[in-house]
Amino acid sequence: MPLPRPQIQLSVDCILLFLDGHTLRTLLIRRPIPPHLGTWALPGGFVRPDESLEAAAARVLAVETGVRDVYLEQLYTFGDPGRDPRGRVVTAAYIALVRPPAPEPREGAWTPMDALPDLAFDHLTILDYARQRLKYKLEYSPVGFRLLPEEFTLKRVQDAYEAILGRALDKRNFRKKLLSLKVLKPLAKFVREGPHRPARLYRFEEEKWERLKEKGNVFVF
Amino acid sequence: MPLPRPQIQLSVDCILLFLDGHTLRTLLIRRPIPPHLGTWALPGGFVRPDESLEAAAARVLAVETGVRDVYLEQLYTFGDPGRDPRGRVVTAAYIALVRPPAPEPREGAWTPMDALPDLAFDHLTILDYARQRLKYKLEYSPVGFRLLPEEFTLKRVQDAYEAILGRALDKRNFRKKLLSLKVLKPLAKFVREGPHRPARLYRFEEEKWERLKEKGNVFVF
DNA sequence: GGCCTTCGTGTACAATTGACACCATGCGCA
DNA sequence: TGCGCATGGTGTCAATTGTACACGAAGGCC
Repeated sequence: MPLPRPQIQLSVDCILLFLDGHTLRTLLIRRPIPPHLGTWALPGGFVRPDESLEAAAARVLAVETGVRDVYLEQLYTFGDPGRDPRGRVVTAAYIALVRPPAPEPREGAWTPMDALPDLAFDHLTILDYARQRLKYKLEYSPVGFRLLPEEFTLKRVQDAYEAILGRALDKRNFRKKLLSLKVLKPLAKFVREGPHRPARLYRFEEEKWERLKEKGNVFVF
Repeated sequence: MPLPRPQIQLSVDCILLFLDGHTLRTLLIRRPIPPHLGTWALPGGFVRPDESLEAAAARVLAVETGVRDVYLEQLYTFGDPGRDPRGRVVTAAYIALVRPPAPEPREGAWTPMDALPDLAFDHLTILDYARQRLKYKLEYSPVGFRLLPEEFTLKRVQDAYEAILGRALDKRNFRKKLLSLKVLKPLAKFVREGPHRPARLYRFEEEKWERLKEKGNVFVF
């Protein structure tokens, strides 16, 4: 029995996130074609018949923004009829996390998540959903480190957590807990970032995290 | 600019779960058509151009199993090329939770989650993913109650948690914590379920849970 | 009435969370 | 060169939460 003729278009949309100090920013582009020509939108595109969804997301990012080698994670699939005026388009949304320094986008703008403009389609809904997911996920997984450079200070980690959770955390308690997880390797390197004492650099150790995970432990802030 | 011609089929698959004492069971059906004719599989079907994904899942359940009015939640979208030998089929998987008494399925069998047979396509992967999701979700949301009748004893709640988490919980601690959340209303009703003291019935109160959630509290067992 | 089974409850200790303040270090400037 | 300024880095105590653990109560059955 052959497949029926497809009648639904499948696309991917990418929420590309970047942490700029205490500000979480996402890359928006202006729609180059109708509908919503000129409106801000998430980078996205149709899935090709021979590529996986994740590959499609990676391709879209590379083509539309020039960004490569990012962490990708499926967020949710939005498929209400009517979300695209052209016809039935179902979209798989992917979260993509990039480390500083922020790649200069081929086009579009890094837009603060808390000052979003009018967006095409249901992209505002998608962004809200992404923010929620990231917030929850921070509590039991080390996604935060995917937004930091390979080597970072504890302050930067705290900045990341505060930006995503949207609230201030106590410095001493934060460090105590973070270090007690034993997933960070202190380096013999320091950075000067102003007229004050330099801060130690750390590195996140993936395999230590894996071991923790097997024992069922989780982050909780 | 018109839409390109669709080249990808979109389907939904349903993980219908039911709690049978300490056993979590899912409804599997034998594939009535090739490929994998006669092999056990999740109930599923193609999405129609005019229905939402969730509506498609509900329809598939109603038609293939006769089950209606269930809790539905999108699990994940599986879209690797090659997952269906007929061509490119991307499937949105939905978890569906039903309360006892177990509906008698129009076809298929309630199969224990820990004794799954060979399955068509990537349906084993999908079921593993579902089990994981349910386990995590139990920790911060009241999904467990969606597997129980409207009125239930504390023992039944504990059974549900133990079945899903796969480990025994201490009765006194479990009850203490559950009741401290103040989301259960004790009823002036008791059930006799054997030659022993009857147990009190409780009811889950959705709006009390909503209030808790706003304050940021979560279940953790 | 005695036995069996599950119901329902409290305490004590350990671990974790959360509040809170001060000295250290290095830069810049007078 | 020394003083001021800014951030780095650390510990203690109280409150809360988690965890281990045992026994009388209620009702059916024989």
